[in-house]
Amino acid sequence: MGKNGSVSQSGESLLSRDLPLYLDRFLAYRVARLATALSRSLAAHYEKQFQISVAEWRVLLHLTQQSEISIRDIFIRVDMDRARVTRAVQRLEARSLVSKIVNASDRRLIQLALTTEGEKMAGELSRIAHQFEVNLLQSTPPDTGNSLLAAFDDLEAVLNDPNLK
Amino acid sequence: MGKNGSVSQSGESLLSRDLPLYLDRFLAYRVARLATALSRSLAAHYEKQFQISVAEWRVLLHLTQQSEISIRDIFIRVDMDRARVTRAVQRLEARSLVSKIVNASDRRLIQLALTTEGEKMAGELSRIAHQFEVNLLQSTPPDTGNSLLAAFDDLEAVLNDPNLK
DNA sequence: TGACAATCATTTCAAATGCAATGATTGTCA
DNA sequence: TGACAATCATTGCATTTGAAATGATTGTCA
Repeated sequence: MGKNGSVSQSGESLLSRDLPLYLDRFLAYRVARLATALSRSLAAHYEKQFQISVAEWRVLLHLTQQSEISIRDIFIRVDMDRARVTRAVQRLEARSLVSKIVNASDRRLIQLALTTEGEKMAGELSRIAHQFEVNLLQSTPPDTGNSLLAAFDDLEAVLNDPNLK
Repeated sequence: MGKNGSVSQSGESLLSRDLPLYLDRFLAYRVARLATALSRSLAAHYEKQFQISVAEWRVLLHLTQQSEISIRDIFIRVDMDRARVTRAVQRLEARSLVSKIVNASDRRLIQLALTTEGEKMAGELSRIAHQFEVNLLQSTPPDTGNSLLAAFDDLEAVLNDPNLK
């Protein structure tokens, strides 16, 4: 039996069963478990080569997509605490992977950008991540990835809906 | 626009696009983001009443399903570090929600069980969690929950497959 | 039997994390 | 204009976390 004693018989409705709650069929828990498994597995592919944390990975990858961007832009969009982004950027700057310059028109803001070396590493990390996902989805039914993303969009929409607060 | 600038146009294949990696369509990242959002939102429903952490929540809920179980059983099955489980149990024991007794036949092991008060709280937490999931899935297409669980089973199977290591 | 490996829970220690407070800068509006 | 609120990045501080080490107990095998 697998590490988690996977639940295969998913015929009945998710919520038909009454209490007690069946942990293996509880979404919030399963998502959290999957998240750490994915993070751990992916990290194994770059940690050794690049000595980089998840927070730094996110900042780097985000700068791939948008440059000259502030710390605020990142932590809003990337779901990390402001302090966490600040510190990730500090580490990246110390390694000359990211440059910080004060925004001239609004000196509260900071303009972040990848250095040449940073670009290179971010490119490598992109390739590794892309390949990781290809491998992962290869052994799942077709369109699994897109279905998941669509469902995630739905769920996040519900969670961010202030009406449910 | 929502907090994360949700990606609605999911017509094309997830992996057709080449680099750079599009962060909002990268599964490992999206799962992690969803996990923290779910955890935060759920915690808001019990944190105040019960003053309990996620780790403690997991231990408590797990003991609902199986009693007289060891710390090892929990951290293997529930995807937490041994130390994290140990500490969660310590806090729960200090509040008389969980009892610890040394296993007589193997004195390295510890038998955990819910106290009467612990049962009560775990029951409440179960109900809250169950209701949380009902609300969450109410505003999504039917069978979303089961599809997700099935996909998660697949992905975890891949991740735990030693052949891919 | 007895030495040694293996297993379990705990502790130690350094690093990461989140919350709240701070300092600096800009926006607002009377 | 000028006082005050708002915004941004950073830092302080207490807590959490994970990896490795420790101590206690049990299994193994010559």
